[in-house]
Amino acid sequence: MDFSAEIERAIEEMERGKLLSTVWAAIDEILADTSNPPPPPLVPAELEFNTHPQPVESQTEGYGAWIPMMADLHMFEQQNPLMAAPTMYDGLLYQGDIVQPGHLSGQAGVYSAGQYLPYQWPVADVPTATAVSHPAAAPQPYLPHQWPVADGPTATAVSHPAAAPQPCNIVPVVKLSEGQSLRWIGVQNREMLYEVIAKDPLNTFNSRKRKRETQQDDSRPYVKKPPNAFMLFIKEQRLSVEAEFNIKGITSAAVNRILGQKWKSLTKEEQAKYFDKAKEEKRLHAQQHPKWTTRDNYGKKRKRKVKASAFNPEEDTQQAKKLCGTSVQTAVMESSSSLAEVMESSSSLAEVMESSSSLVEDLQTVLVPEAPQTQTVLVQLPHSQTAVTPVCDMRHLPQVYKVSPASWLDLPETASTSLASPAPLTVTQSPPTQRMSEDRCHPVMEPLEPPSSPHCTASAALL
DNA sequence: CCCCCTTTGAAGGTA
DNA sequence: TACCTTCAAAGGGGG
Repeated sequence: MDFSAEIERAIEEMERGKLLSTVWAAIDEILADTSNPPPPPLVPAELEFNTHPQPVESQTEGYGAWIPMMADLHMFEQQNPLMAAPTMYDGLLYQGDIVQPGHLSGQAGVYSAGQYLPYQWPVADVPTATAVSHPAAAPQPYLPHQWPVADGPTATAVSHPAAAPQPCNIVPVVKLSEGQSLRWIGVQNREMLYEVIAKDPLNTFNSRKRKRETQQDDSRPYVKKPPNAFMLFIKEQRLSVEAEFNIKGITSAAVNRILGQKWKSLTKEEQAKYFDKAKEEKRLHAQQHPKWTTRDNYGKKRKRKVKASAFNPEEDTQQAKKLCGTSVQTAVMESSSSLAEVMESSSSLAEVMESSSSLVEDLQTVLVPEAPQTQTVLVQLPHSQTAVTPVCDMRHLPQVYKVSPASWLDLPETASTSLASPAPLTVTQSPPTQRMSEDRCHPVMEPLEPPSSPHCTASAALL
């Protein structure tokens, strides 16, 4: 775009204030198309303003910057006669139709569109309060004037000492804090006046910038989240689990259920290896993508539907059949082996019943999702050489089966293959109290298919 | 073709 | 602060 032609035309046709607006609009447009804009020329480049605030070597790391604030107004006036005759108002001089300070202090960033340079100076890591400084009369040493800046989005910092124009080698500075920027607001007593603008989410310029960034987001390559410890564990263990269970076409979901159980069975020390690895991955990720946050990926992946947890016996049974060998079985196995221990160690029937009731409660917690009043849970017991005989039957407690302790030893082998036999017995159970994660394996209303392995001959069901 | 499933942990948002 | 939502991996299943 030929901005000089536009400016020339504007000079001829427009009034002074309009010219200024046009120039600002042009610069605005240029910057809007610049993904990484240059430091802000607070006046148009064509006007050859002597010493715009420019970034200089920062005294801090990163974005921090000391910004000189100086203008040789004589030169400014000579080269820009139209702009060199500002209006006097309330002790301040203003260019064009610039907003009054009273407005500024209340609403930073509400200037007429295009009049001000939409640029946010990247500054950071400055712990102290912002100070806007202006020089005393030359050639006296520069004495910074501390100007209080409000802790909010509307900070305005303007100083107006009655000082003569300063030679260029005396450079007052202002150090901006993170999120703050400078905005030229006019001229007073031959000094350029700047406003310090703090963070302002409603700032039109910020909004525009955010919009630009959003647009850029879409074109930027997708950066994935760094994996957490569990993800690293899954990645490492998946193949071995698939090999271990040796089930053709076992789903990743099923494998993940097993790995979830495995993960929880690891000791802190064993898990620590993966946490350390995840920490390192995260560090490298932050190094490679310093500006990336998890938020960047939000909505990029289809939102997962939260499945209703309505109790559906048929569907649940099918689901349970599919999941045989995963969490149902894992939970049952754990419960079964615990029950075996109880039976082995208990000296009386009462003791067995008491211990087993808590076991079943635990099992319910694992298997039963959100709380229908009655649920059926299939309990698969491992193979027993001896006959299975119910030894008690009472309300609110599970059926307890007497099983030869020796028969509990072959648990690992039956883990992926044992299935229940028909004709389960039932007792009443209180609904579980613990909320389940979504779509956990539902309870089973009917016996599973006949055993595919001779290992399993015993089953019990709890209602 | 693309989402779902399934797990745990991390991060960001909301009340 | 507690709770909720989303996304990391994986690959078969299904619409």
